[in-house]
Amino acid sequence: MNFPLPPDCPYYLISRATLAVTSHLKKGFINEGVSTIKPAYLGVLLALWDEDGLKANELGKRAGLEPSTMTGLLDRMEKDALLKREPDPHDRRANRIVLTKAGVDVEVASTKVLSDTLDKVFSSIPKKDIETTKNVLHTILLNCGKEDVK
Amino acid sequence: MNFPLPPDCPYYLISRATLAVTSHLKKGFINEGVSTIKPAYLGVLLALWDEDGLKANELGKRAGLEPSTMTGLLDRMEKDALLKREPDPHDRRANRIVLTKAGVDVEVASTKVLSDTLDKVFSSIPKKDIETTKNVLHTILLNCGKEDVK
DNA sequence: ACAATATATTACGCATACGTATAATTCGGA
DNA sequence: TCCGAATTATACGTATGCGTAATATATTGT
Repeated sequence: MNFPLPPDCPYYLISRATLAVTSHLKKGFINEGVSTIKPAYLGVLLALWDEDGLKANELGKRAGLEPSTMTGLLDRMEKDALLKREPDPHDRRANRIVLTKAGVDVEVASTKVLSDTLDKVFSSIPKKDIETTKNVLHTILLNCGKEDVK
Repeated sequence: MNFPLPPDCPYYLISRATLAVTSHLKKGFINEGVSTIKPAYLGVLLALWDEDGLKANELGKRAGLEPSTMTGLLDRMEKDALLKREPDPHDRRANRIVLTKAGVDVEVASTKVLSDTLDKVFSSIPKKDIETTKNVLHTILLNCGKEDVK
């Protein structure tokens, strides 16, 4: 196969697209007055809004992040008063990650920014093409050994 | 529109896919004995192999990076002895970025790693679907205001 | 009960990229 | 020619993520 250089190389394109959407999202949070929320927080917040009190470990799996990445991420989110680490009563190695009131309260605004941003970013793209793209991305992840075979 | 959560959200998928390919590429360089080459170096190297002596500025455009990003990237590449900054004789603000012998010599091995990696990562994906994906990504970039309208 | 393993986190250093602010020049128009 | 605007780079601080190594606990097989 022949993979064209930067402007048309699929690897270049997914890299740029990722950064572009992330940057757009970040501006969205700032513009909507929830500037404490950073794009990277979303994976954790979405998981905790769904089920509070998960372990760092489990959060990492849901957000697709390595355990070592979780430490710093949770540090920042804790510093931003969105969550707290509480000792797990049944496992002294682990913490339960619990949302603070601020972490709970920010859900509505944050999810609005997220969905508005994605709506805009993916607008004018046929649903069928988005499905194709998702399949392609799943395959890429599989080919990189980064996705569980279902 | 409704954008499903992490495992099936297109934004989550492009982020993960980008990281996965980058990580795969990095391992490729290490396994092939060109461990000085980092994935981020490729945009710069591809441009310089094509046309040596470009300005940091121009390199940034070709690689899709901000000028402020170029400084650190070129610092690292210079430290790794892949290139040198030489003063531009016609513009005292600018440098010309020139490959060292090492920077030239590493072309064959690096491009092999790149194409082998991309071949593998994109294998088993219909060409037509890759085209669709590329179009989707171009549109995303357009929607983020990050791509020139041609 | 114990040693060997496995798990949950953290600590660190490295790699990438941005945005903002600055310094040094160059350039274009009055 | 001279001044304000544009251009070229850099310096910094911030945000993300990874991999490796270390620490503290749990679990398991014998």
